[in-house]
Amino acid sequence: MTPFDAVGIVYVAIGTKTNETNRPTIVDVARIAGVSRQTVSRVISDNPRVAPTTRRRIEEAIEQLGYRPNRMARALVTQTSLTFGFATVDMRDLHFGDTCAGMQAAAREHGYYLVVTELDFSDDRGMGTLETLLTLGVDGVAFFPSFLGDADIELFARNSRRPVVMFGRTSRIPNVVSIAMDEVRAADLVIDHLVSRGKSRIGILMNEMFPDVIHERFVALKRSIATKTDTIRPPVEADYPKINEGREAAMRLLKSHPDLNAIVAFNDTMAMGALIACLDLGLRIPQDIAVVGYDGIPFGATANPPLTTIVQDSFGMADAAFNALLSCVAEGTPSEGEVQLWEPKLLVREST
Amino acid sequence: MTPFDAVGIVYVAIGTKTNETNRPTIVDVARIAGVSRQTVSRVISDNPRVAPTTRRRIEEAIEQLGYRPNRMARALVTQTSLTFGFATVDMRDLHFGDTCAGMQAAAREHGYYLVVTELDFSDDRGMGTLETLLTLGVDGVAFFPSFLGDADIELFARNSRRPVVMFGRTSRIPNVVSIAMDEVRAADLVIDHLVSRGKSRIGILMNEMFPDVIHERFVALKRSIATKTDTIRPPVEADYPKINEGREAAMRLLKSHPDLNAIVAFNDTMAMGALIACLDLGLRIPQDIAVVGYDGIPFGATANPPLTTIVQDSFGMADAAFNALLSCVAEGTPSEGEVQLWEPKLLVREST
DNA sequence: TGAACGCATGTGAACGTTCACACGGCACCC
DNA sequence: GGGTGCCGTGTGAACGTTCACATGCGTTCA
Repeated sequence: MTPFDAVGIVYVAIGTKTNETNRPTIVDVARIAGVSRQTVSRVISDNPRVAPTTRRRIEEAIEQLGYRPNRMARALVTQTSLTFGFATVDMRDLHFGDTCAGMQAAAREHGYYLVVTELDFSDDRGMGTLETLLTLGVDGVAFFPSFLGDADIELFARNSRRPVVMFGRTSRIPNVVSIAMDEVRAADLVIDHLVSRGKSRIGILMNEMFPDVIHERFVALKRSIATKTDTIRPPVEADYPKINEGREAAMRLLKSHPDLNAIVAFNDTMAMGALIACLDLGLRIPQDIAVVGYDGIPFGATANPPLTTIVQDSFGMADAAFNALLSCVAEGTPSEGEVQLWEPKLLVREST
Repeated sequence: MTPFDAVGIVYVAIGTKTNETNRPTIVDVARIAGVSRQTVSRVISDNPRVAPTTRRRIEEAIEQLGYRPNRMARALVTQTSLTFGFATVDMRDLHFGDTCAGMQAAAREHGYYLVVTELDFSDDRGMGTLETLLTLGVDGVAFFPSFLGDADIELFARNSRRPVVMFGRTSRIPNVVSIAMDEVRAADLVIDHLVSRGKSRIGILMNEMFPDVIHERFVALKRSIATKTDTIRPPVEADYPKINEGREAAMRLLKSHPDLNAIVAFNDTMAMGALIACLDLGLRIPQDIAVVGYDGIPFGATANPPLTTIVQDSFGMADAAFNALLSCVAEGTPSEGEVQLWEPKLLVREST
């Protein structure tokens, strides 16, 4: 029997002024069990200082009413909501989906809840979204910085008075834990691999979601290419890191640089668009042109041909992010900031 | 300048006992502006009954402190949090990702926030998750029923005293709005198309995520196949609707029924696994065997060969779900339940 | 001139919890 | 037999906000 079964019956039987439209409160439970609200509070917070008989009577009342403590009221007084905020850029991107799932799994394990939202860039580059998250009473915030500059983030972390974790950027910002893949290492893995396959005329497909912030992935790639080949070409930018945008950008890139024999894309989704563009142009992959993506999403395996990619452990990084938030809550936020660098892995499939 | 800029300065300048670790409250604002908390409250809720001079003074204090009203405290007294709960099954599934994004977009537009969580089946088939969502003070709940039976859902809707919207099942349940694709129509679209291509020996790939509930998609497909061809085969079940599971299930299906010339999969992800299985077995697609998926995820276009699929407007359905919740809040929940049936579209690509 | 009204603002209570503290009763011990 | 301590339980205040109502003041009008 679920705790709900008896609700209707009880309300009829007691017949007091109990509000029909609201859920039962701790006072309702106290009244039925014939004790004070504090004693009920002790039972639901597992305080041992309650006599066995009383405890049993209260537990019965709780089950009878289907009572569940109101977490908002509790949070108001304890200043702790057991809730973290999580701001993504695009819920439809699998990298964010993995991250979200990783945080969810960790949250569930620790009795936490997640308030998930997409950053609204138009609201002060996303600051507005993060601040609103705070007004919901979250105990900490994890987010993808995207359009936010390091200065924005520093200001937010300082004034939020809550733990802050940032994904995908390696800046060391006071009071912020940042969790990111080692982009320098990843770029080397990609470029070394391409060069070893005789592909040294390399084009880059980026996107414009990160305009005036240091674009670590691009910088790392450019530097690696400069070291290991002799030609650097400006990247082609797409509006969004999506399939069609990747396809169009690849088309532009290949038109303006017909000599390319390799393309590195910002993520797998764009890379898969690039694959289509190459096939459209009648190019053989990988003989005529090699294509590499980033992220390691499962669909890379179903592409034509299957996509070589840099795999990052999004789920694991999300788990780490949650645990970082948790330990910040317990032990305090590191005041000089902390950078967790995660190792990339190169997954070689048929597109290179 | 962001509202945060001056916080440090103000705390120093005023020098009262203002708590260092907490955010400013309405009382802090009132003290600085030299008014009562109620007058501040009037300003932040756009009540016109405030003198222009006073209003300006309060607005300055708000900006100076970087004050934002605490939504939990507000929710506690108004019994309205401007927050909806959303329970998915798997954050990494693109169908859920689209739905999530659709609800997010609508929520943002109306000043609402979303608390997103994955259903924990082990907690009373998911009832526990939904109830906990309620304790966070959400004004309504949208979810994918998955393991929950109709009776569970009816009980939940009745006792939650909040609007409830369910995705993907067409049962008419009291106090519940259900939003689902027309599975009968979809099944007919798929089977008619296959038959018109000369494919009438059809196998089905399902998954076990929905055990003892009416499995509308499967029932509709079976009925359509029975009407339009002469052979029905039992479906092969996979543990999860993922690529590898789809691949393995397709392998089993093809081993046990080598005569098949078409496979219909529960979703695109499984279908893309099936494509790989077919290629592994040296079958030509679509000449030897046709493959159809459901959902219409973008990656279907990058598969080898590109996947024919039933497209459902997940984003639009999510938007509708949000608006249903909103109008239930405003006008009350339909007591006899309401079913919104959405039209499927067949997107024919090269896999059939 | 004073009753009536409108406007700007303030006050106490409430929302559903927990915290800090107080209280009464019983057992123990010198 | 009276102080000491512990155990189980209750009370008032607090968290940050809004609601319902009250207050005080100036203006209008009979």
